[in-house]
Amino acid sequence: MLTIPFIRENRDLVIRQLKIKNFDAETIIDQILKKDLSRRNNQVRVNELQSEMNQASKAIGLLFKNGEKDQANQAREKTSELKEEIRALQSAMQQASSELNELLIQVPNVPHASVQQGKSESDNEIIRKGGSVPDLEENALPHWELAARYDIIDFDLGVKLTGAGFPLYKGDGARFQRALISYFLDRNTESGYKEVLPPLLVNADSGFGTGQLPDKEGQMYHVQSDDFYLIPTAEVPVTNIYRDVILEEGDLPIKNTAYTPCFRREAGSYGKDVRGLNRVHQFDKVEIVQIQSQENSYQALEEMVLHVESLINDLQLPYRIVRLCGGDLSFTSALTFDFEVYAAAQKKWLEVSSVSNFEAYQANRLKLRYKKPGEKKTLLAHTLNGSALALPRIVAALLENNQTSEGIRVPSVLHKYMGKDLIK
RNA sequence: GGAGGAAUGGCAGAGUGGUCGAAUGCGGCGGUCUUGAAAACCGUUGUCCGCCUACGGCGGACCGGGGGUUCGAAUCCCUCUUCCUCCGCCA
Repeated sequence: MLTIPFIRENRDLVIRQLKIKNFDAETIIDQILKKDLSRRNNQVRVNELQSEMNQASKAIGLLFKNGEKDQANQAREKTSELKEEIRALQSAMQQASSELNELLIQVPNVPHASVQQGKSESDNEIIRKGGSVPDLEENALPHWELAARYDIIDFDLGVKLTGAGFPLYKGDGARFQRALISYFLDRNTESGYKEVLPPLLVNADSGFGTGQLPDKEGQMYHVQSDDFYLIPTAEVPVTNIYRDVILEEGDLPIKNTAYTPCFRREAGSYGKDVRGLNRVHQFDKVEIVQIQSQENSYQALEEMVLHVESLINDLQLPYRIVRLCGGDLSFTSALTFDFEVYAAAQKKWLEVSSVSNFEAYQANRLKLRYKKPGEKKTLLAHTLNGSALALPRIVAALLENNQTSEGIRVPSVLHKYMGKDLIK
């Protein structure tokens, strides 16, 4: 969430910039400022009374020590009124600050200056294209049919075991998953990311820290008996490693990468682009996460974009990079670049990565801060993450684009992981 | 799952109702000494909120989380969480 001092000092800017996200912030921002002011006034009063009370208590202690019992008891009676007053004010203050918090978490992150106004993904700006679309035969098959032909992904068995959207990978299909995961992890660690393997279930605090809770509660699977959430992305556990942490500036940047399965309920998206691997409830993804200083976060974002681009290039997939418009930008993000690859049989662009800078928005929720050398003041860190990469749609595009009459060509960078160059 | 014990500052570890934000040691930072370094010695060392014409002063909160008792709680009570020991079960 945004910090109160930031809102206080940048009221107009916040309202103006949030219009780009199609969010009318004026009313809520003014409510926040009003509540903040009254909370502060209240606190001044409470602090005064507490100070008075502390002094009185000290005096009473001294009287008892000196054996002046009567005087002490007299003084004690006098404090009861003060005590009542403090109690009342404190509970009012608690109420106010929880109301303030309630309002604050409803305000999305302010978009970066480069983000354009727009309603939906159709307004996203294509900033770069690469690779070349293969010349497929007229009767080229979509990946779900290829999956059946080579018996490498079984959607029906997934339905039997769990339900729709939980594919079962078999044989070379399973091996292919493992190959991609290993390849991505190796490339990421070569680029300075440290590999971590986090828990797949997280608590509510973690869900809140990265912004999935409370607004996107319905997107996650919830284990009610223990109040855990299945992670929708490795971003959640990997970023929450640094919840309530104060780093030294010299520790930055922190770069982590993690492979995890991801679980998404995708409620309400039935019937829309859900064939095959296009949209599933459980999928594998390798994520990269950076913790950066305020000055360097946009440079880091650029670096992450180039890194993801190089992965896609090496898989020889046709791709495009888009800058999300205000309407398509997530609640917590300031700037996001999506990567889409072209699945040539479906003739569709499929999103395979989303690289974002959250600036201090998550860090404020996480209480993730850092200190410059020799300075006492703490600063909120900037958090960034991106998929490098999400597997299902990469697999979909590779199967479709690389189909030949002999079988499916395995990209050369994966040969050593697959132990073969053709799936047949 | 059953029975006990514990949770204090970056770490170790005192403190069981009254100047305790918290002894002491280690670490960190600054300094003296030294050609330099080490040792020794001296000083310093948390976070958050707020107020004040402020590169400083003051007030408040924080001793695992939450709640309670009390004029006053790190210290007492309740509850949750985590860790350790023993028993049971188990990949």
